[in-house]
Amino acid sequence: MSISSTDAIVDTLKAHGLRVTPQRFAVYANLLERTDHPTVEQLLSDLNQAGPVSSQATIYNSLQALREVGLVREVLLEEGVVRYDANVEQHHHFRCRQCGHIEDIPWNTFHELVESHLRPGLQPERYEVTVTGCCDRCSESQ
Amino acid sequence: MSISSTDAIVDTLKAHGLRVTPQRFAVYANLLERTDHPTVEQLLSDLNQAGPVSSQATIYNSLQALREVGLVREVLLEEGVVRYDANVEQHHHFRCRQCGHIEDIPWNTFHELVESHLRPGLQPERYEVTVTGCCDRCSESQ
DNA sequence: CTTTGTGCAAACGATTTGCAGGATG
DNA sequence: CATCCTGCAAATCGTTTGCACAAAG
Repeated sequence: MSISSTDAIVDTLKAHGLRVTPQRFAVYANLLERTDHPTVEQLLSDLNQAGPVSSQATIYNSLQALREVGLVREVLLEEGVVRYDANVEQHHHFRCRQCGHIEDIPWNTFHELVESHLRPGLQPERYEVTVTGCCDRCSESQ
Repeated sequence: MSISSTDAIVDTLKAHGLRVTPQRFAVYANLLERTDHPTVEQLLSDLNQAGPVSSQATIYNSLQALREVGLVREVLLEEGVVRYDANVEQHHHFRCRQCGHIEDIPWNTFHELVESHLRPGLQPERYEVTVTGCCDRCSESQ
């Protein structure tokens, strides 16, 4: 998984004539090892925790490059917050209203329903279910 | 429908100690009569089409007031685009990748599935299915 | 040595805010 | 006449861009 993922960035960037820079690699690796779809701000502080790795502008540039080659996508779950995700496979999201915890919901969880429930005429190509509610921990602590 | 809807703004704003100003009313009425969840920019040009009705700042203020009292909600379908919707009932969205056409999908279309398919522990309170694809017109003209 | 990328700082666009004047209760 | 709201203009925040220097092919 980690091998094929780092392969992915090298192969894919090269295939698009883009270089595999330390900054791009660091951004992608960080997205891969996190499950919480961080914001640019979170990426910035996380990457530069132990010494300077990348500037803010370069993180934006890197994310743009990674998105253009299809390694990364944006995730819109909250108003005014843009998150980034190295899982470009179709999947859905659960977001805890209390703690903000975000977790992925596998695509096949809702797989069968969209095709069968949409009105005729609309041709679905992609869909995402965004569920908001309470996660286990927050339900318990109430 | 239109009677109960305009009642809604008068009653709801007053119940929250807010005034029903021409600008707030115009914003809400415009959202009600549209089905396409406009952006602030679209609201601004639409409202001021035939003479000045509201400034940009006041549209933002009005939308904030209307959101606070629960008459309006934001809709996030595209990156970097914030839309507003006077339909605060739960519902889903279809967005045409080609022409940008947006249409509502009734909530009961997917009603039965979220409750039954989520993993135990997560307590759903609200969910939205965002479908992207091709609408009738765009499929035909291809 | 040519091309591509970084990082700073300035620019930008969408949204928010401060404030003086206007409308409302 | 006290309160709330509008509208302008300035401020703010996230993101993008221009440009000089650095790194990679």
